[in-house]
Amino acid sequence: MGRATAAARPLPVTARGQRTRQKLIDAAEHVFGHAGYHQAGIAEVTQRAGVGLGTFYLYFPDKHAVFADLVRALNHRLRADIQAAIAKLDDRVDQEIAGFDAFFKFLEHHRNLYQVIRQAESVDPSLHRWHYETLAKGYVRGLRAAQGRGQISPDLDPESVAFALMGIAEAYGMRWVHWDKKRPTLAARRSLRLLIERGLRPRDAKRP
Amino acid sequence: MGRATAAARPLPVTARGQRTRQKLIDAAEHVFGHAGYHQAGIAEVTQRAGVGLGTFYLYFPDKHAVFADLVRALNHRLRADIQAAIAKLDDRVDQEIAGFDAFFKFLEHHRNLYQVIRQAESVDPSLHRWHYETLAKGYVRGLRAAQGRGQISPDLDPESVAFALMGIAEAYGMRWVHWDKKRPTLAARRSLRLLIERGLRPRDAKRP
DNA sequence: CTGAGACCTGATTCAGGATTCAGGTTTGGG
DNA sequence: CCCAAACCTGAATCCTGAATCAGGTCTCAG
Repeated sequence: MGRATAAARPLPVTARGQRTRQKLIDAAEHVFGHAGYHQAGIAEVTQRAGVGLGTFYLYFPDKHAVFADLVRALNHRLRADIQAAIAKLDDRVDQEIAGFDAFFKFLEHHRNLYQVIRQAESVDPSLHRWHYETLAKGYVRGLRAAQGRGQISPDLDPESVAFALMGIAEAYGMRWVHWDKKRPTLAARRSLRLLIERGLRPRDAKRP
Repeated sequence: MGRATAAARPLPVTARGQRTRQKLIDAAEHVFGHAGYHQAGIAEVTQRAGVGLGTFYLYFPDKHAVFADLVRALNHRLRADIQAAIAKLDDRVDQEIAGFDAFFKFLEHHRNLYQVIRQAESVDPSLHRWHYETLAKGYVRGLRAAQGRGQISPDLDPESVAFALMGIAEAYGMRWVHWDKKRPTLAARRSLRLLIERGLRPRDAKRP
């Protein structure tokens, strides 16, 4: 059971309307990211956006709608960042490392905001699941291709590896970025590389 | 910032009181586990416990108090289950595998309830952190000892490995137990073992 | 200039739910 | 049997905060 979707509001027609809508989204991003779904109030959002309380409901049918927009937006930005960080590399293990770094950097810049995605688990389970399935899909594609190129051990199931790596990323993110407010330490990054290198690379492979 | 702790209620003196308190905890466990913190209502808890609404406040200062009790109880049960599953084994990699299985079994039996711990992230961050630090501590101890016995590669940082493994466990739990409502598939478990075996075991080690 | 859209407003409504409290009821030691 | 302590009760209180709506204000095409 996903969630009953309220009727969407028509998009604003004029430039003014578009500006206002954007101000609301930006404000919502800040407020939700800072306080979390249940603690956040629409009043705070409109205040920060510098518009009247009622204005919110011209652009969004209800509180849940902005939340869903935020999750989708974050998902897109995150994937774009990772893609960009990976694009130039041609060894899959290097790509994994770079992908992790991009993820940590993303977390750092959206520290609070990322918690929004976590909250989706209770606010809107199907959205939460969509986020991870979406990430996993791209991951699996990349891993499968790398197996074809002999860069990843062929006896590993791509989906399993994808979820394992996502799990590691989240745990590292929690431990270092979220708790210590810094990128993972050198020791942590070194262990990560060893784990990935030894875990994924075929036994007989040499670095390209 | 943890959270202002409300004054604890004195523990019940008579057997009757103890029974009532327990009924409340059991009911809370069910209701919170099923609906999540914010959706859950005290009224529902007391109804399910078969006591009056006011009775709740004889035993808990507020809603948050039961929640915290639940998280702590789950944490203890989980660690006990894992310890029990691990105790007899003497190879650390075998222990890891067994630990994962124990975790998945726990998730299966406390499907909804485990989400309570996830919710702690927004309800009470310091409690959430305590849960993971507590798990990590035991983990690190075990890994360090195993390194001493030559069962785990000495160039890995124990804390990093601990968080990586916890991350994998959570991701697997989400993907298979939570989404598919079953233990991880054979393929998933096989990949997991390969990852761990190759990632953690020293290069030259042989199975004991 | 002007009027029809398009936009904006925020006091007010209203439902939900945590917490209180002014009395009961039960229990067990004496 | 008696009563003080220990428990129990649930209607009433009180607060919070999402969502509404009756009336403005702005803007630009004609």
